[in-house]
Amino acid sequence: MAELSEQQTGEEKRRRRSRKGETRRAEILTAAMRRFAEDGYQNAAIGDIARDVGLSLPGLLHHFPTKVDLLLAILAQRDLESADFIEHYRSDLSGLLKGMVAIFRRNADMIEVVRAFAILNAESLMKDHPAKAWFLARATQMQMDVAATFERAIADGMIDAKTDSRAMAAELIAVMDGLQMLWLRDPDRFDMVGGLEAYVGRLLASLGLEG
Amino acid sequence: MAELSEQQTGEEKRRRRSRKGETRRAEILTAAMRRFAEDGYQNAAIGDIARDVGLSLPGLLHHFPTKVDLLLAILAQRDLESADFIEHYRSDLSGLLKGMVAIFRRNADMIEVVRAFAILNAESLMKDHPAKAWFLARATQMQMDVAATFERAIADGMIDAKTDSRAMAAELIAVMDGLQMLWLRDPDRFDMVGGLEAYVGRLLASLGLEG
DNA sequence: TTAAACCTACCGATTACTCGGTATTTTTAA
DNA sequence: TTAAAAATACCGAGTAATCGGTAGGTTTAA
Repeated sequence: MAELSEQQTGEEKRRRRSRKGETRRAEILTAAMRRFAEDGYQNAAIGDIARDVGLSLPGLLHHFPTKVDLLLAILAQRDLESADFIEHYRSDLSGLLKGMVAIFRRNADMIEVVRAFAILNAESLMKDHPAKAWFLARATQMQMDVAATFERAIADGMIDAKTDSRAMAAELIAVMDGLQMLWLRDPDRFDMVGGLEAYVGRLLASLGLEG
Repeated sequence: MAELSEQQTGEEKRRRRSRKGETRRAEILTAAMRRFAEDGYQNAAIGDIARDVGLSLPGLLHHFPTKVDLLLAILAQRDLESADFIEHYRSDLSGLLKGMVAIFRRNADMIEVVRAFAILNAESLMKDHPAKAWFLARATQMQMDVAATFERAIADGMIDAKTDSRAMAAELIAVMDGLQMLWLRDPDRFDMVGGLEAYVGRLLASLGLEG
């Protein structure tokens, strides 16, 4: 699907040994997230990121040979992290909806990460942005997963069979993205968790799932 | 509210005469929109915009002395355009909701403009972005306007008095923003107008306004 | 005639990235 | 256990390209 930058292509890359460099790489990734949250990907200077972790620019480039590699490393890490959450909340529809609220609650304490990904998300709409494919794949996958959960609820006779699963999935994702943007714009005054709870509450009620 | 860069500060700027330069400035603004839609504001090069309209870089800078001036001119133009629409659809709640669908229908034919503003919107979350104040003011104003319409519907006895106007306003705006992002990511496969119609339809029904 | 429109030539700052090396660890083998 | 071997971790000093903006002038049009 997406380009692989330096992964193994089939046979084990016997190179890449682990060392204290692993901790350095982790430091770099979190520093990069912070910078991307402030300046976006295109505008952030990897030289600044290097200085943030007490490294020279070539020192950072030793770990991530190009700026794009650094970005892709962040996205790959996100893939790993979200894999847990996704799997955990895919059971039933009302579980998924409540899981989304839980995610929001957690996100409310990680504003920098959330902002970084929100900016990256919009940036990836640009012409030849290196994260374009990743964000498209992520959006598509998300919609399919959520829609599948709606479908399962229909199959189990939990909700009306006339429900448009794909539309409902898209709408849920849209609400989440939109609420997150409003919150990022004005974190102190806007309650995105409450906003999502209200939406989910009315949705559950209208689906007849309120217990 | 927002910073003024070169507007009149009270007395009429007696300078600034109109000429064929006006058409040039209009050309520049649309060219800039196209570039911002492709590369964002920070990453777009005003030299490219200049070439797009057959001008040298200093030629463009004659009309807009700095890159920020160019951005603010676009935002000011947007203010003028949206003023019409806002006023036109502020009557009653169901009129407003249907007006939103109409706006979406129109936006579906202006993908470049929509993308430019979506990217600008996210970019303006960055640290010292020159459009930060404008987008915050716009978001706040929008929420207040929509919430006021809900309030009026309550006062007129059209909808339940327990309705949380501000929350409903935020949710509507969130849905619109979110659907627009999904559409921008995949314009051929995602139907944002249909998505908004579905949401508005269910909202009207649940408010008891369906006629 | 006079201001606006526009150009060529240039500048200083920034940026991602390279080169050629040294220092630091870890692996390996005697 | 230890010391050579090898890979990794880093750095100082560039470099080529890009970009926003300026200086100072000529052309165009009201």
